[in-house]
Amino acid sequence: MDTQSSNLINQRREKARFLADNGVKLFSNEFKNPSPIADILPRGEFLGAESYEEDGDTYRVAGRIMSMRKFGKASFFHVQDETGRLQIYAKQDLLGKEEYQLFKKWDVGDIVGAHGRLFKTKTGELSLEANRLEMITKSMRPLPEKFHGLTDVETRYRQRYVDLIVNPEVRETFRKRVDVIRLIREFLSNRGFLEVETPMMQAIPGGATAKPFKTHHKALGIDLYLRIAPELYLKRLLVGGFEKVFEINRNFRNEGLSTKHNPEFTMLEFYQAYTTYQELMDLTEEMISWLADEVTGSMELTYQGQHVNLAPPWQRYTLEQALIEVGGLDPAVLRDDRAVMRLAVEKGIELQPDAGPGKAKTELFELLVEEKLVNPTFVTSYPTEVSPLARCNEKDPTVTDRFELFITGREIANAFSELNDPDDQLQRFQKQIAERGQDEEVHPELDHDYIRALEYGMPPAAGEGIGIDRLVMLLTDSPSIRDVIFFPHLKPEAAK
RNA sequence: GGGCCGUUAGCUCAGUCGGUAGAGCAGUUGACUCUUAAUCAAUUGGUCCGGAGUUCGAGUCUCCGACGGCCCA
Repeated sequence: MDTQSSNLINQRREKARFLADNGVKLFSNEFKNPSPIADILPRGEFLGAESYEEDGDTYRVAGRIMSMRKFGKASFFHVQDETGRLQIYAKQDLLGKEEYQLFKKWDVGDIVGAHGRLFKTKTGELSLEANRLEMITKSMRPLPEKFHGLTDVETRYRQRYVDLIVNPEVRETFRKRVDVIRLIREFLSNRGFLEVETPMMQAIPGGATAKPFKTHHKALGIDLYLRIAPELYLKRLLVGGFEKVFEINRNFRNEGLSTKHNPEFTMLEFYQAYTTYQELMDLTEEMISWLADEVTGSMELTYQGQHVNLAPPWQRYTLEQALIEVGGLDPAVLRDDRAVMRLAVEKGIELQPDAGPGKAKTELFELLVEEKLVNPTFVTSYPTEVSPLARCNEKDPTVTDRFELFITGREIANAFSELNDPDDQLQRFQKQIAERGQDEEVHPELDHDYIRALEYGMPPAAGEGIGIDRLVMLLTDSPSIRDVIFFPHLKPEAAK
């Protein structure tokens, strides 16, 4: 594949040696304060073709050579910095014969600096006419081809640095990711939420059901787990008196990889005291529609060919309404626990022996409804059976005060009014452990300290988690989670 | 975990019925002082993902394996 002895690399190393032998610094650290190219480009607006900028200011730019067109005694090349691309015109008249001949050893991929005046070519492209050129960093490896670029997805993920150099839309996607996270911080901070950090390494991994990664702390002599969720720690902070908190950070789940799953992924969780899941629906609607508008310039977008309208208000269904209205289920079946279970089995859903009608309804929802929820839809009233940390509904304790948000058929957010009765919480933990006791991989262990915290009293609160990667996928029209994570996990490259 | 598809030059890709490996771009050499997928001429470059097998002969067929993609669980 790509070995050290590659011909092209050897050729570049020879050229580099030639340059070094002629006094060129290959890895100079002397070029300071280049002008961002994006600041220079607007100066072209007032220039006519084939004319020079009148005041004749000298500009200094630095960046990577992305294309090169050499002639005998003059050349054009494009330099790319973080902000844009500018064409440089290099001619022997201005540089001197010796400099120009050395310049002809430069390659696409080299990082270089140029000083000179701005002018417009006869085809109208703003360019910098170099009266000085400097090698800044010699590149020893060839970049992918200029026309087709780099498309091999495996190489794009494994060598993201190359992907970022040659594919501008990839840079754009990651800029949007940065924007999303910055804007969420801004949105929540403006509403009085405090950004906090809680343990990534936990003795008892809680707050979700997933297989954790295990590690070991030598000095303490204990096993620790990378967190699968920050939830239980954030709620401890509510006990401690912080009334609005959020955390944006990584969670880790030791499960399969797919276009929607990376072993480490970024999650926003936020909690607000004296609030219910109802108010969080309003907040979520406001936050995500605003985010979309800020990041993409519109509340309407296209995701993988599907039109999505994020403008509020959003559809709200209870789980049962969704099953009836979107899934086409007979309301009579939903009123009869045994009929629901029978229907689930008929649809090919495998239910554990101890599973109840709540589990069956949730599974039927995933099967029949989820993928049809393209425009944002809140689904509420999840069965208590599948919601071990949520508060029961006052009128109907078989369901919880909880919602999930779906957009383009995918779960984007999960929220509920928090359970704060320590005895109820203890019972639900115990039930959960009894059910999952056989499965060592999910490591069910009772978090007694969390119960103790609740015994001190946690104010009524609502909390929500939003998967940032999936949200960024939506806002950047990215088909795979790997397109929104700089360095997604892959199996190691085969050894040479 | 299962099914299907892919892996050939630095990159993007061809490769027929099993008959000694191809193109474009990049690179090298030469020409060329307004090009922009520059042009013209010449030219270098291969662990055909790895291993085993069938065969006189394998990039091509068979089996095993690696990695990736898509779909399913």
